[in-house]
Amino acid sequence: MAQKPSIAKGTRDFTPEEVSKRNYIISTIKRHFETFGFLPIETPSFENSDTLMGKYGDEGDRLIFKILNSGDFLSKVDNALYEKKDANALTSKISEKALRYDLTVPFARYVVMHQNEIDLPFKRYQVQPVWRADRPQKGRFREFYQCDADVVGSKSLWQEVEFVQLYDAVFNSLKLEGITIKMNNRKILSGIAEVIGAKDKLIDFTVALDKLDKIGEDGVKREMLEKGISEEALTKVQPLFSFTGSNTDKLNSLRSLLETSEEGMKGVEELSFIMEAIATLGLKTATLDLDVTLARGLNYYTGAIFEVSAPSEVKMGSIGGGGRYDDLTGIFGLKDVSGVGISFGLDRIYLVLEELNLFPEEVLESTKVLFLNFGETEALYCLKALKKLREVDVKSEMYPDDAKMKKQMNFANKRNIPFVVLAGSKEIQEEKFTLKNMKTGEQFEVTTEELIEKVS
RNA sequence: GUGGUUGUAGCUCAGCUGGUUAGAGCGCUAGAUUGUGGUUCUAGAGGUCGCCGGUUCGAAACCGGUCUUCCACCCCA
Repeated sequence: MAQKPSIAKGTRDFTPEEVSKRNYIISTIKRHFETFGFLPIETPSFENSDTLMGKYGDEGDRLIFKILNSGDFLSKVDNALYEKKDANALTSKISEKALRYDLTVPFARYVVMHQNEIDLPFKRYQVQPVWRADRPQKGRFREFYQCDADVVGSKSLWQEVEFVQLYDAVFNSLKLEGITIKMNNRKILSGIAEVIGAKDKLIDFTVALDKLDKIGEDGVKREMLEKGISEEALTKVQPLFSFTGSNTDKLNSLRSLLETSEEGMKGVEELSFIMEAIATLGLKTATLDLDVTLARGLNYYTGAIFEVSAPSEVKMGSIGGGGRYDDLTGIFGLKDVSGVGISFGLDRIYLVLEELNLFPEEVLESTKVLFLNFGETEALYCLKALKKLREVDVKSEMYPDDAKMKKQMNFANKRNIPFVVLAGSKEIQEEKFTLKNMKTGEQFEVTTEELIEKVS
């Protein structure tokens, strides 16, 4: 019985046009990754569950797609466990594999497994889909691409400086103006928590602080109180709510706020180093902004935190993010390997470029020359010229059927093909072709050599 | 995972407090036009009203469930 086809929630088909546009973004990003010295790797789309589980917090575990074991997997489950109907307890018994949730944890696994063949510092990039069992919204899918560049094995802050430049270079190439690279440092957040006497509530504190632009000062304070942060602490943290001025001003304010915290001061100095370097080097189109409320990101960030926000006129969450994690490979048994990296959210960048109409017209050009088909002998005559055009890399094709001219012309129009070649008995006799420019309507009689010259 | 929202032709949407054969624009197909597309004119095709069930003499419309879309949380690219 025929069934109405559908695709899973949060997934999409891509049309030829969409694929072309996506490839444009991907190739731009990859090009810059390579000019910055990153090398490509790929990892499997699914991993052993224990590689992924527990690496993203409880929330993350919930969002990981689990893959059912093969075979008669329920027969191995003991009855008592089955009767309890506890999904969490059952999951580990019936599922041993899970879909990749991000590219960073698989990369950490990769580094540990390949440690003997890797020369540190190792700079890798990776462009692959990831999956999350999330509830979809605009710009939020259950299958989407991440484009990551990370460095492991170097604690140098020059890496952070380079990542800021990398973000700037990519978005400049994409002609996306007005983006903001927001930076913060985990040590600063930790220092603030320490200074206000809420060190044990660091996560609650930062999660609440992160919502400042969304729920406002009162909202943040309310949430902090609910999480058990004292009134006294809130008073100390007050300067953060009116944190304005240049990056230098902000750094100075932080210095006085964090005087008593060794860790906090270290964070300030790190950020200060990066900010100064960038101020000297300059950025093409991006703005670098110190944002103390930036806490987004996974629990394992230990130093720099990056987030890129789209131009303010576009309503879109972050289009990129990243940070430094001093000991990510530690969970897989390799200690003291520092990593820092950034990610580009392909699907969201696509939506932003689409909304701002920033895709270049050339992206949509596919076939450049279409030979019209007037019958068997004419077609064979065209195929000879077609062969030569293809030898010089001109994207060209012949209409396969001897259809009405209007239909063939219409086809060229709809496919956005700029040149059409007509060759009937008259042209064949003169050993020529009629070349028509579909934009201007002009047409010329040309030889094969002239044809190649005009369209290539 | 919680609360809400959306679904009618390929696309964008009308369709009144339930009432005959569910409409428009664009697109599509054919013709006007036998070697010239975009403009114009004419005609035509195309719909299980997301799906399942219920209420009713009668449901695209009301109710329940489900799927999907988008939104707010949560979290995040």
